[in-house]
Amino acid sequence: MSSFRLHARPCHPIPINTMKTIPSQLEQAFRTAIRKAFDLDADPQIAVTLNENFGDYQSNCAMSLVRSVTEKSGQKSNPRAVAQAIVESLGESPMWSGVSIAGPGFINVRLSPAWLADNLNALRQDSRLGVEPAFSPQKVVIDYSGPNVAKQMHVGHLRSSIIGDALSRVIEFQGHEVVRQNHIGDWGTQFGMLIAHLRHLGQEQQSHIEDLEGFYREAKKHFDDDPAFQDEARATVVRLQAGEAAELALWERILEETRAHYQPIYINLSVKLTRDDERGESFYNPFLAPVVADLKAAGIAEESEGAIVVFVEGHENPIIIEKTGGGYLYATTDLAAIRYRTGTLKATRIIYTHDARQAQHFAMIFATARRAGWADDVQLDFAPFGTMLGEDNRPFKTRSGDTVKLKDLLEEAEDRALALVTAKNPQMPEATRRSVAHAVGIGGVKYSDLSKDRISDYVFSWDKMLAMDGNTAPYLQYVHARVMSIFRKADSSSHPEDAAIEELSTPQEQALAKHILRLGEIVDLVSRELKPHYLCIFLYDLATRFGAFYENCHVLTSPEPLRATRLALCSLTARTMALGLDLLGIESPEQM
RNA sequence: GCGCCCGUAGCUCAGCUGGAUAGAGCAACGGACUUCUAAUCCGUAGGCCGUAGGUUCGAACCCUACCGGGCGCACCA
Repeated sequence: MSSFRLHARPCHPIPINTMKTIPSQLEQAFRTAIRKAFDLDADPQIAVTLNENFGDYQSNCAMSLVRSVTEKSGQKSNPRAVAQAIVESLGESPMWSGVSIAGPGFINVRLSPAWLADNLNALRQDSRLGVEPAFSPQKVVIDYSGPNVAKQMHVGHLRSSIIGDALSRVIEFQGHEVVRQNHIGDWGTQFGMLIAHLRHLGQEQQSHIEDLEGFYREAKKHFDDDPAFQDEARATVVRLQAGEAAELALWERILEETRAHYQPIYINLSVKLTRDDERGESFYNPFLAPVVADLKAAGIAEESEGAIVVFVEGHENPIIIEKTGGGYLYATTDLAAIRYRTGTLKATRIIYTHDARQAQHFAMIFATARRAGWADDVQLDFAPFGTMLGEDNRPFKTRSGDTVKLKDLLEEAEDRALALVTAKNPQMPEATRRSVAHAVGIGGVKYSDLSKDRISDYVFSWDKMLAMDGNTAPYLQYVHARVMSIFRKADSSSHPEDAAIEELSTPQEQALAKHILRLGEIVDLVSRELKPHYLCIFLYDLATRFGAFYENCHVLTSPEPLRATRLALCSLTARTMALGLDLLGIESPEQM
């Protein structure tokens, strides 16, 4: 391996003062202390303390270390003695102002206010706000969204699109090279049907997507009712897949119409998918036959009941990769996609953000790809999410029982947000109200999804997601807007960015400071666990800590240098909030 | 039948690697606007962490069984 490359982008220059997360610094210090005390290499088990009265961080290793210490020394030890020895060899550091032992043997560390202030001042210069760039950047493929061609996007695509997009943003920000892949459903028997039907209608020339969807339904009915049409549809698919120009041209038109429908939705949602990220089912068409042939040659695939299948250990039924009589299935496509992503794209990690119902499918696909040697040294992650439910706890549908179209849902979100903004700020110019409503409405929809652990089903509620209280996008955005308002009111001569932090004298300032310094830790956690809700919890916590600060520490009326310190804290809070929200794909308006 | 996921306050949800007294918001009740945005804040009340065993110094978290709910299991994707 040659020297590692820093994937620095112009917008996020590598800071001079790269900061390690607090837990990793403490871990290093404690590990050294444990080695010094007992000549043992052990995990110090650093954690954030639950109760602030104990301290800020704690090491929980003393209890579990007793056994090894007793064994090594031959003398019976106890957790408090172990903790005592660790604390003694730990010594002093500018990082903490106190280390104490409590309960059975918890070692509590209280961070020093001066050290916190120094680190915050370093953060002021750091556009990454303490998020360390990845030391060895990976190439990470993220497979998400995946709408179907010739159909409108509906709520079924929402979770994949926004969770996948948030994960992409977070991992990209860490400095990994992210390759977004939109595996659209653009190939298959339904297109023969649709093309043949459009011909019947003489609709080769003009088709708007909303009509297309109607045509799709008609085509399906036609297909089911008319055996002659079935033959025609099948023949059309064969011609399409063989690359006949006329069929391809019409198929391309259908694709374009569909893009014209979903691209504005991505833009509206701030989902960073473009046409360049599109690698639909059709893309893998040329690779399907080799996938089957190679799996057969490797003795992994076999014939069963007329089809070509792969049996996977621990699963009763096989995956079918070639139908009886020929024809490939989505398992074949997914295998071809893995092969392309590892072989051609050189991914070292592939993340699939899809519905939890696909768990078994992906488990089998992953197992097969590994067996075939197509994913050696590649981390394959399935990041499943649950179903979106209505407030009646049943799958989210319109009143008449239809699937909710994404376009309608997002329009309603903006309408509702506009009503709220207008009620609160009727004097605000309409353009501003609309822009705020967009941020709040779309942000609300996204945040309410992202803020819950993705694995569970989640209940969609307009009132909850647009509420100003609690863990919602509007509340976080409001905190940001309040800070910006302080800056507007502040003297024009004082730029908050220039203000240095002198001393953190109040508990609220210190609590806020400690929290701001945790962003890097949280970003790592989100990337590792693929769970954006950790970032949401962090931001909500940031908001509540800012709330306490705002109530107790008046900024503008404070004397210098306190005023400057508080302005700097405000600035860091706003920047952390805006960056955090941006990593979730949510806007932070200046005012609301 | 086999397999996967979920079960925490009336409701919606957190609980990071197993760590100290299980936390928020809503709803209920009681307070705070001459104030940097009250779209806010403070307080009170609310728990058999589905049940029963087990592992551990320590379990909401790990293991086993059971109960309840959701989902998936051969040629759709």
